[in-house]
Amino acid sequence: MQKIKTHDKIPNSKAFNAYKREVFAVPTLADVAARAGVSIATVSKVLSNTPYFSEETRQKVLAAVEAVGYVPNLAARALSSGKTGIIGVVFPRVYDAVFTDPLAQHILEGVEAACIDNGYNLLLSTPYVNSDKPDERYLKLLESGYVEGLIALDNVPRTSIVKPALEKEIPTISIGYGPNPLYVRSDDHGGAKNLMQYILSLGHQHIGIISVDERLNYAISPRMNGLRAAIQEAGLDFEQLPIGCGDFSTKSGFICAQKLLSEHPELTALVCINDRMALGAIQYARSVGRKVPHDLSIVGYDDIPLAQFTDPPLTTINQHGPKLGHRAIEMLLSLLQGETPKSEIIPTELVVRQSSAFLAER
Amino acid sequence: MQKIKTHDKIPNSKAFNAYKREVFAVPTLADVAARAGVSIATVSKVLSNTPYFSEETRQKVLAAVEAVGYVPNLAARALSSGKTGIIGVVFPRVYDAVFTDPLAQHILEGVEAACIDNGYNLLLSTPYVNSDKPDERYLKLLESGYVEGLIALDNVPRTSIVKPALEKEIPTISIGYGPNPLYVRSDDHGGAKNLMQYILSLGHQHIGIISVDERLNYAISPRMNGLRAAIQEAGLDFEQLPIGCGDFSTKSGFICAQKLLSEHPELTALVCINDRMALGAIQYARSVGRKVPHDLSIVGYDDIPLAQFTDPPLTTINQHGPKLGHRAIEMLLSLLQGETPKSEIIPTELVVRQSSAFLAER
DNA sequence: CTGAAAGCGCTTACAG
DNA sequence: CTGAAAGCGCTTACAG
Repeated sequence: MQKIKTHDKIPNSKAFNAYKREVFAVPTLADVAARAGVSIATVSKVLSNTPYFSEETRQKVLAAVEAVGYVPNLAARALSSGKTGIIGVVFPRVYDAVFTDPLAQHILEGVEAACIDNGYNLLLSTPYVNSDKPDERYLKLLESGYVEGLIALDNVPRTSIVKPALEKEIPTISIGYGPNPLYVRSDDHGGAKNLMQYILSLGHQHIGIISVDERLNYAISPRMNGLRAAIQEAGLDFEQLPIGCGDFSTKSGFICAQKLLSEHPELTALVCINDRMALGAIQYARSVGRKVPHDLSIVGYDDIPLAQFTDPPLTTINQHGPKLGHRAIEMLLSLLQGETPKSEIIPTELVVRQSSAFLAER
Repeated sequence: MQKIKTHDKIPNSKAFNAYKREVFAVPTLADVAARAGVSIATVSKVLSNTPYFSEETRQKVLAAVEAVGYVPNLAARALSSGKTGIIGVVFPRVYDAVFTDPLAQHILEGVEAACIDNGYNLLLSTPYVNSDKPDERYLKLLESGYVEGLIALDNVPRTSIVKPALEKEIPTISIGYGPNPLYVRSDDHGGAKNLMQYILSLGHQHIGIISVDERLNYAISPRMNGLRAAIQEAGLDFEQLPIGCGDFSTKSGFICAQKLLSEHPELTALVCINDRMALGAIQYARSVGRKVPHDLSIVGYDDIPLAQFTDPPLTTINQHGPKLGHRAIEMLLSLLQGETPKSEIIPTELVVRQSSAFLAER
């Protein structure tokens, strides 16, 4: 490895940089200025589109930039302008796996593309939120001045990842329900209501719910309220419905289904607050010979990629994750330009597959 | 939004920074130095652990850092030291979705944690590799000096994402088969061989293969060679096996299975080069009433999260993605310290589930 | 419309 | 062991 030898020979970075500059001739503003026959101040202004320079100068400078292959040194620019061109994307690390969350994936996908398209780079941070205090290293990152704006997935009540950013007045858009007036979120209430209305429309009355402790995630409560709203509008009593309490995992879905169906064999439908628990419920149903959807309708929430491949494919709610990410970055860019973006709630979509069926078909 | 008003009032960044400094009193080296009664040079040395300062000074400085709540300005440090503390992770954007690739997810997961643990931040870049030239913006990023080291998923022959980085002498570890002497890769040959040996051990002789054009991904060729090796060691003729050519997608797996099984109804096993095509194959088999695994064994490669939930659960090869990511970052950190890391091939693991069965059971 | 000069906050030979 | 000073490459009031 030539590269390594180089490192060995030139151990300190200053010399190494000088070496690099020599060998690769990384051009600087001064080089462009010399070539164009103007001052570096002028070059800088042309490049940053500061008004008032002659078209002729502009042409000269641009030609020189091209000729010497100038690329701005981002660190220098950051230091003198206070703008780093870096947008931080913060996904709290909750159940130790972050990117298994399909919503996070979709958001990341949309955000990355938009960042680059707008000349920003994307810094990924996945701070721990298991303790009561925010991750120390995350706080340092915020204070280091590296991050010009932030997009944070903020649905974990225990530790708000957004609060320290707001305190430091870092422009921040939340995705979720955290304490930030600038947010984009999925219409959890509407989605859950829609889901329950659908189940009711199939004729089900004996409905079990598999949920999660509301303290674990801000989205739970609106979803539960959505379910309640649908039930009440149908003239039923929500309090009569048996509710199991899982922890999002497939396994907990299995266990909840077991408990619910043992204690309430009359149930004909199980509404789960997320897809993974719905999968667990399906597994349990199968294990005791209850056919889905023939004997039992089971629906989930999230529309994870898996949902279309399970047996049977899962009826669920799609949150349009990419749209959430897209809108968040849109808002952040607008905020970064001194505008006042409007917070937004993104509608969900009911995706009907084969895990649910008319009661009549029973 | 108070934040926005602030922006409005103080439109230029210099003033805004000054304002921030005043209001939030972001402490600087000078503040620490003043408090500790030493020079900023000394503070800097203590913080960077440059040898030779008295323990007493050290204590004073550390106390002062604590007292004023000093956090280094990363941009300034980067400019003067040439070290940005940023590691770039590059995932080429091939089929327009990057993060749906479970391997990418797992790698990202491992890399992010290790970066932070070692004081680096993680910059995510997903350049397009659809054209023959590398993504312009990606090149700019490399030249901007922002990225101190790189980890690149480099398995797309068409455009090497690593080459420009190597040319610029940016320390880079490849994950995959790209043109970089420093790499970590999965043992595709061994994994594929293992998979085929397993199928042979079940007694299958009439085996169809669903593969992908080798020009699409460097990993295809070693996998095919692995399959071939197993067949030849079993004394069979690889050239006799019917091969379908898909494009990784579930749909193409469906189509290939259709073609293969129509033309070769005697086939009792289908070996697919990736899981998604295996899922498509299973779908097709079901659609024509061939029971998996009773009538037909189908196996995949990758062990995507879905694999354990499909019907039937899929026999496949796990590449230990997190290990790949972990080893890559380990190598990069070592390289960044001037050492010479050793490239490594990570073994795979056969995961036997229910999509494969003894021929005898037929 | 253009340029000289100060300054961003830090690191690092160099001299003590 | 410690500090004064130069320098990293850029931006930006300010003066022309």
